[in-house]
Amino acid sequence: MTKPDHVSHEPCPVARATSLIGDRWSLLIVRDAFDGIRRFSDFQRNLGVARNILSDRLRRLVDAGILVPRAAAEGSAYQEYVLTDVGEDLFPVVLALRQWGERALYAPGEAHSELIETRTGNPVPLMRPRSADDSELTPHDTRVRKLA
Amino acid sequence: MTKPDHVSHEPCPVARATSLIGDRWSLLIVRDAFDGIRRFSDFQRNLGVARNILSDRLRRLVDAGILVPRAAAEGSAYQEYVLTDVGEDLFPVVLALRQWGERALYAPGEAHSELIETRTGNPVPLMRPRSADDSELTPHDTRVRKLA
DNA sequence: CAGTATCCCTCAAGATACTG
DNA sequence: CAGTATCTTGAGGGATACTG
Repeated sequence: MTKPDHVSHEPCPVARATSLIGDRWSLLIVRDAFDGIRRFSDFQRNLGVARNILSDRLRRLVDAGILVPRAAAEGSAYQEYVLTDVGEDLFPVVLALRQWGERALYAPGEAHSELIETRTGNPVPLMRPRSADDSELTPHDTRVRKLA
Repeated sequence: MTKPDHVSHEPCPVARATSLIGDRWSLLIVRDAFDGIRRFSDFQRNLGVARNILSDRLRRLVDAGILVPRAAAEGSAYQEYVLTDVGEDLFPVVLALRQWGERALYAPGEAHSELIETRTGNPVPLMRPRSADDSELTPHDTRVRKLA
């Protein structure tokens, strides 16, 4: 479980990490997992990813020990995917990427989703107050705790 | 300069960031830049990336305001690529990814490169001491300051 | 040395149909 | 609902030749 097959053998940890979660979807799945999403169809609808791709990415994330499949509550035949401790350790990565994106990739007045995960009790520093306009936000974003 | 063309228009900063630097090479170029690499051929040799791809990624990183091209020292006709302030702000991203990779993607005794950038005076916390075996390290890694 | 211009090819991703 | 199987496409990436 420490190092799944599809992870590169390079000695640099950054290179290995990007070989695993540096694709188009994996980190966004993790982001959604931090936001409380657990079900296959919720990931699918939220991301707009093809189902076969989602299936593959979930499997890879499970192989890597980032997510763990569990039976959905009380007698359900279906599964849900929750973050493991290793997966939770990705929080600084998602947070750092998010904070950088806010500062570097938005026009001065442009709105962006907050996506502050209700996770551990960690205080999460924000770089600046959010815009007043929420109209552009996706369903994903609206479920998220706002700080302002 | 705030938001180059090829960055997605999604409201989530994580999604935008990955759309820009979430490909196979961009973040590794940034990693190398933190490690002091500035010249085209040095990036190319160190990464093993095709030259046309490197050319394209450098252009994208410049467009995004992460790198800035400067004339190489004293009368040289060639350029070098150095991190801007926006690029330097990616340090927490690279560091977080690196620390997570160390913990999650290596066998217990397996060696990994340290890649602690000699940058600002920031103290950089390490998760554990490095292994004694450096034989697997690439040229990139050997230029790097070791902490142990 | 530092790229650019082509050509080619593989694989990631999407669409769709099917199944327990 | 939660996937799997199959097919197809297109973009990302590699190799090579060429240029100032």
